[in-house]
Amino acid sequence: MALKKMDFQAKNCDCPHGATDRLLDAAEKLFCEQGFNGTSVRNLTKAAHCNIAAVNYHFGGKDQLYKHMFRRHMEQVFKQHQENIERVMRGSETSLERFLESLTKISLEKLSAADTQIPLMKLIIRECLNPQLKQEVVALDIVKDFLKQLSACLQKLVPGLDEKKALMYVFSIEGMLMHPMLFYDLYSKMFWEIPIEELTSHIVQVAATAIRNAVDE
Amino acid sequence: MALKKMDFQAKNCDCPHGATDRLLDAAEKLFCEQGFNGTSVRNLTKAAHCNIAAVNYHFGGKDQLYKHMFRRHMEQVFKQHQENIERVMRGSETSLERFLESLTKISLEKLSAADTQIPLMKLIIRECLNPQLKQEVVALDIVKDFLKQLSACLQKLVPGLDEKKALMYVFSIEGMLMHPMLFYDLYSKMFWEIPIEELTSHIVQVAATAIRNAVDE
DNA sequence: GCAAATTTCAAACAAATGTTTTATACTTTT
DNA sequence: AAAAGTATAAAACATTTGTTTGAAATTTGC
Repeated sequence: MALKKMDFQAKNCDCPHGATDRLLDAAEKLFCEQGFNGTSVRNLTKAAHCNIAAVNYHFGGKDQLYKHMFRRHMEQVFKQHQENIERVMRGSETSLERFLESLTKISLEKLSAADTQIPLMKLIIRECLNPQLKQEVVALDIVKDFLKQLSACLQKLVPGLDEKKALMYVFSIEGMLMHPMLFYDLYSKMFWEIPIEELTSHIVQVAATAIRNAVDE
Repeated sequence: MALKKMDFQAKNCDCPHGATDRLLDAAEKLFCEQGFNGTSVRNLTKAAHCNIAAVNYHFGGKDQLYKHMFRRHMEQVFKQHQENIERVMRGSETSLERFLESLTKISLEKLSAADTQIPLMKLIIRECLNPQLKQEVVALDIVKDFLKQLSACLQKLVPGLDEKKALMYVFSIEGMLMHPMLFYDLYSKMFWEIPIEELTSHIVQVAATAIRNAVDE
């Protein structure tokens, strides 16, 4: 009887270019282009140059591959955010404006390059908006930690900002940042292409003046 | 030979409670709950109490029913927005703050009620984020007109605001409004439930002070 | 009240899907 | 080098899918 890899341990293979990684790469590409239902196991395995049974053998099913793909990507993206935040907060001349600018820049600069991160982010959001979202599909724990950290930074940078207020500003900032990341191309077709730098300074201005103004009064 | 309804005219039936409307109602419910691929024509017709062939007979296919459902809903929602905007702008004591408040209120009050609009909006956004989005699926022309109108209102209310600046503020406001509409339940689970009124005044404050501040200087 | 147009119905169709099976090759361990 | 463990292969399986068919029922127009 042929036992499956999954019967022993999930994804304990650390060979660098095995079928596991090729499948994860193909998953990022195809799931982004065609969604979960639009991507067949046959196309996935063809793109990864392996057999149809490989998905089930290595991951235990199509949905588990989906899950693994998300986590691998999100860990990478939020690690980058983490490092950026720590760098800014460690700096000697740190300020609210500097903080907002670095956060905005690192978020929006992905729009200009032909980046794979934007399509993947769209897919993540699509999953989050799925009413049947299973808790494990998208790694929400990572997002939660990130938002918490943003909130803590705002409180450090702006004395007199309580926890709840800080979180509300984080939500508003996230809204202003996410909106162009999700809809920049749609809006560009509808109206015109706003230069990324202009958009960046705009968002920083809105967030900064609003926060400063609220605390001062 | 049995000719189909679609062979003559698309959806020219104005009988109030025919299979056409029952199917549209069932479509709103099921597509929202389970998405396009997750909803089978069989479940759809069962919920609408009609035969399997009805979808193809009345709409010419599953995807056309999807399209019709979106347009019917979006026309209704944006008509409500339209009327609200006209009411506010016609008033004698109109101001930027009043305008922002009515827009925010009418957007966010849907969060408290067990509204069907929020799930449908989530579905619309999910479609907009679909890289394979066909132009006709979501009625983007309606959205475009709405955004144009918002921009024009801002310019009327705040003299000295040029077209491009106004549109950028519209995008930021839309971002701050859409974010809670899409993620309020997710964030509530992660942290705590922000009272809707608090959220409303917060967004109005952020938008208003930012716009005022930018024009003054 | 009849004929024509329209709508409903059950059954069948054709294609695509995720998964399992069974056998064979490759790698590691002893 | 034999044996156990791991990975890949092609084919088959069992569903499910959207759509079509052709006849029956119903509604409409005169």
